[in-house]
Amino acid sequence: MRWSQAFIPTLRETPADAEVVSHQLLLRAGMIRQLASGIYSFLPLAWRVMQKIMAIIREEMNRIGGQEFHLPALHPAELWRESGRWEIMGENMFRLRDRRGSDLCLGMTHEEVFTAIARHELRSYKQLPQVWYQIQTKFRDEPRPRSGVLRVREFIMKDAYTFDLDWEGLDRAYRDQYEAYCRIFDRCGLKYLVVQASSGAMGGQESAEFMVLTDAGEDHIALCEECGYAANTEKATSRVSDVADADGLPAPEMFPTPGVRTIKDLEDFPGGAPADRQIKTLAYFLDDQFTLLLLRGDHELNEAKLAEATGATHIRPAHPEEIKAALGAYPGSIGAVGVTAYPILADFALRGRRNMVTGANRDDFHLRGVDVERDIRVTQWADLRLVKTGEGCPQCEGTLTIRKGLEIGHIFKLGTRYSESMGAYVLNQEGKAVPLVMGSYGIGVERVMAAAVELYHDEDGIIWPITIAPFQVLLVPVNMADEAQRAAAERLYADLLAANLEVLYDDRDERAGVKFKDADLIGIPIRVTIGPQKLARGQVEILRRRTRTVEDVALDTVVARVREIIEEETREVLAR
RNA sequence: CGGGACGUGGCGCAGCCUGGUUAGCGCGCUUGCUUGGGGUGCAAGAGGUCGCCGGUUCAAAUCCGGCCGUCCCGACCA
Repeated sequence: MRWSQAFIPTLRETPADAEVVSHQLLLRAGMIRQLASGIYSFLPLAWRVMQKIMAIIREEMNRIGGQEFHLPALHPAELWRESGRWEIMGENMFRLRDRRGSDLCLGMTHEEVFTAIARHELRSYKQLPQVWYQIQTKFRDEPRPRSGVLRVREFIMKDAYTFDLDWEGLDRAYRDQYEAYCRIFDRCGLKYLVVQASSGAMGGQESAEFMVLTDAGEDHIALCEECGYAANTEKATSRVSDVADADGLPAPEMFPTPGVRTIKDLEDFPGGAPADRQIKTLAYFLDDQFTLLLLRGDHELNEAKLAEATGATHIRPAHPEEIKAALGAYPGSIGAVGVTAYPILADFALRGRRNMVTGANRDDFHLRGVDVERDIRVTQWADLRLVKTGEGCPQCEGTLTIRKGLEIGHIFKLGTRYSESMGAYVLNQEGKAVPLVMGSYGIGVERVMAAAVELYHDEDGIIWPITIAPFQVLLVPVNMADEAQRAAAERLYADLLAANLEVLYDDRDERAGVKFKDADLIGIPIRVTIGPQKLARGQVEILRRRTRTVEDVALDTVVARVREIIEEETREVLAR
C-alpha cells in the first residue's frame, strides 16, 4: 500500500474525550473513530489488525475441530423466552418490534440460536461431539460504555459452543478450548493470566477468564504469588484471620449510641467496638424480596457472590424509607437480632462469633453481647465477602494482592442449562434421551487489539506485535524529491511486495520528521529508511520499532534481512 | 441507575462570571515560494447554525429553563 493513497488520518493531538492509552493511540493512529457512545468505526488500519486477530482465531478454532458458522444477529423473542433470558438480560438487551408487532432482539450472545439448531438437527450420540463457532457482532446496551473500544455496545466476538453427550466429553471440549485460547493469545503476543471466574448471566458450573493485567481493565483479580492462585474478585475467596471473642453476655443488651451511623462511628464511640467485632447489616431487595445481609464490620459485600449464592437476578439496596418501614429504624441503627419476618443471609466469617455489636432496629441504639448463632435466625450462610488485598490465599500460606485486569476471553462449562430449558436432547447408546452437555467460549476481538496497545506502546505510539501488526514493514524514503531515493524506494517496494511481505510505502512528499512521527505512532514493527548518505553507499537502514535497534543493510539483501527479522520478531512474540 | 464534568470550524483550546458592532488563538487543510534524517520557514486563503428548542432583553456564545449528546467515578460483561 502506498501511504499517499491510503486513508490513515493520524492526529497530532489527543482528543479530549480519550482517557485510556489504547483509546488515545487508536484514535491518533487513525484506526478508529467514534460514531456514538460505545459504537466505533474501524478504519482500514484497525480492520487489518482485526482481520489478523480473527485469522489466528480461525486457525486455532479449526485446529481443534471447530466449524465456522454465521448466525443472525436479529433474534425472535421466543427463543430467549424459552431459555428464560428474555427477562434475565433486562435492560442490557437491545429490543425491537417488527411491523407485525413481534418482539425481536439483537443478539448479545448466541447460546439460544446455536441450541435451537442443535435441538433440531442433533438426534444421536453418533453425531457428537460438535464444536461450532462464529465470529460475529454482538449487541449489548451497556449502562456505561467506556474506555474507547474496551467497553462498547456493539462489538465483534468469536463465540464457540460445544455439544457433548456427557460431562467427560464437556471436560475434553473445555480443555481443548482452553488450550486453543492459550495459543491464540500467545500468537497475538499478549501477556495474560487465566483466572477463576463467576458465570454470571451465562449460568453453568465452571468458568475461567483470560485476563490481561492493565490498569485500563475493569476487573479486579486476586493473585497469590506463592501458589499461583488467581481469581476474579467476583469469585475469589481468602483466609481471614480468626478473631478470638471473649465470652459475651447471657443476652444482647441495648445501649444508646446517639449520632452513630457508620461502622467507623461505632469504632470511635466510647463503649463501641472495633470493626471486626461489629456485625454489618445491609438491607437489599433480591427479586423483590426484602432481605438482610450480614457481614463482619470490616468486610464488604460482593454483589456477584450474593447473586450466585441466592440465584437472584434483580438485586438492589433498599432505600432508607423502605428500611425504616421494614425494621423500624433507619440505616445505621439496623440489625438482625430478633428479626423473623425476612430472610437473613450471613457471611461465613460471622459463623460462631460471639459478643458482637450491631444495630438495635431503634434509631440511635445498638446491641452489645450479640452471639450470632444464638441471637440471630440466619436463614442461609454464604460467602458474600469481597476479598481484599493483603488477605490470606485460600490455597496456601501466601498473601493475596488485587490487580486490575482486562477480560479478553471467557470460557464456560454450561452443562445442561440450555439444552434442558430449550429441549435439546439426543439418544444415547441405550436409546435414552439425554440433554446435550454444552460449553460456551468467547473472545472479544477488539479487546484483543486494544489490550495489545495497552501492553505495548511508548510515548511515541503503538508497538504492534508483528503477528497482528497492520503491516509488517514500513518503507520510508526520507525525501521523495530526491530522484535517487525515490527510485530506490520504488524498486524496494516492488521487491518487498514480490516477496509477499506486507509493506506500507510512505511515498508522501512530507519531511522526514513528519514521516518518522507517523511511523512511530502507527507502530509498524520494521521500518526501512532510505536516506541520502547511506543510499550513496548502496545501503538502507532497518529499524525495529520495539527495540529501536538500527542496522545498515545493503540494498540487494534488504528483502532477505527483512524476512529474517520477521521470523525473529515472531519468535519473540511467541516467547512472551 | 446514583455522583461529577463538558458541548464554540477537522483536532486542541480561549471568550461566558461582569450580555453590546467583523467570535479569537494554536494545530491541521488549500495555494505559492522555501526546506529536505525527527511535526521547516514565510506569505496568502478556505472553513463556525457557538449542541438543539424555548424564555428574559433594545441586544444572547455569554443570563434562565427544558431537551439532546459526550466523557469521567461507582454497581454490570467479551
